[in-house]
Amino acid sequence: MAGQQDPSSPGLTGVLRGERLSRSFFARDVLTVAPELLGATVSHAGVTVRLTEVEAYAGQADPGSHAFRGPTPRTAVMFGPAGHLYVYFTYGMHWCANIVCGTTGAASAVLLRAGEVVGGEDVAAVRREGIRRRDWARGPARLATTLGLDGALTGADACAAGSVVAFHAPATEVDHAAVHTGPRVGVAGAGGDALAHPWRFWLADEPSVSVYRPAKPRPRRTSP
DNA sequence: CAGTTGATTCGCT
DNA sequence: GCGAATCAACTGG
Repeated sequence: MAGQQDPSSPGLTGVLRGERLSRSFFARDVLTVAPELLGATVSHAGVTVRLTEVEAYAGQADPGSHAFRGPTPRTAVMFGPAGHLYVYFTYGMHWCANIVCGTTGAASAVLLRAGEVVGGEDVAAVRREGIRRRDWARGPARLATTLGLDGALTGADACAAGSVVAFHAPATEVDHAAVHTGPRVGVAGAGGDALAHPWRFWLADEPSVSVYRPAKPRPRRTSP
């Protein structure tokens, strides 16, 4: 078990403001990394997003994780070293981006669920034309689209020098009281005690974070 | 404003 | 074949 973190300890552990996040930052327990990513920024293709909502996935211990059933060609990158992107395609049209965390083989990752654009707004405005600014990175697929992240970025090393994608620590201190956490809802395979963990983290009072609608069972189309 | 539904491809069984 | 870590459009009040 990884060491517990003092809940009264605000913000990042041993990371300076605005500093680029290193591989060792991501190579810790995913539940430690996830809340520390709130307020941090992700930059790619001319746009920078400040993260306001993330969700942790704990590899093979987590029935909700793509890594639950072991490595597959798609999830192989999750089983690799921390600091690499795992970008998957879902619902036939959307890309969602994760950053791999923990030790090699742990297959844990943090899904980037929502954020606000804090840089490259002109680029984002073109890329997300017709979409309200508040919604540019509201939701994992919209966040990925606004950042220009897609399957081609899977495996990209966000910690390498000169990488096209980079994470940076919060420029300003994050109020610990603003960090909210809650259990995941609507996850297939729910029921295990491990799922009682608070996997989701978000910043309160952020316009880019809406009340997350739990996945509803799709009403089966009624046959006549 | 809130609730509901269709869209559309991939990965795994 | 089926379900999915979703979004955007459309409906009615």
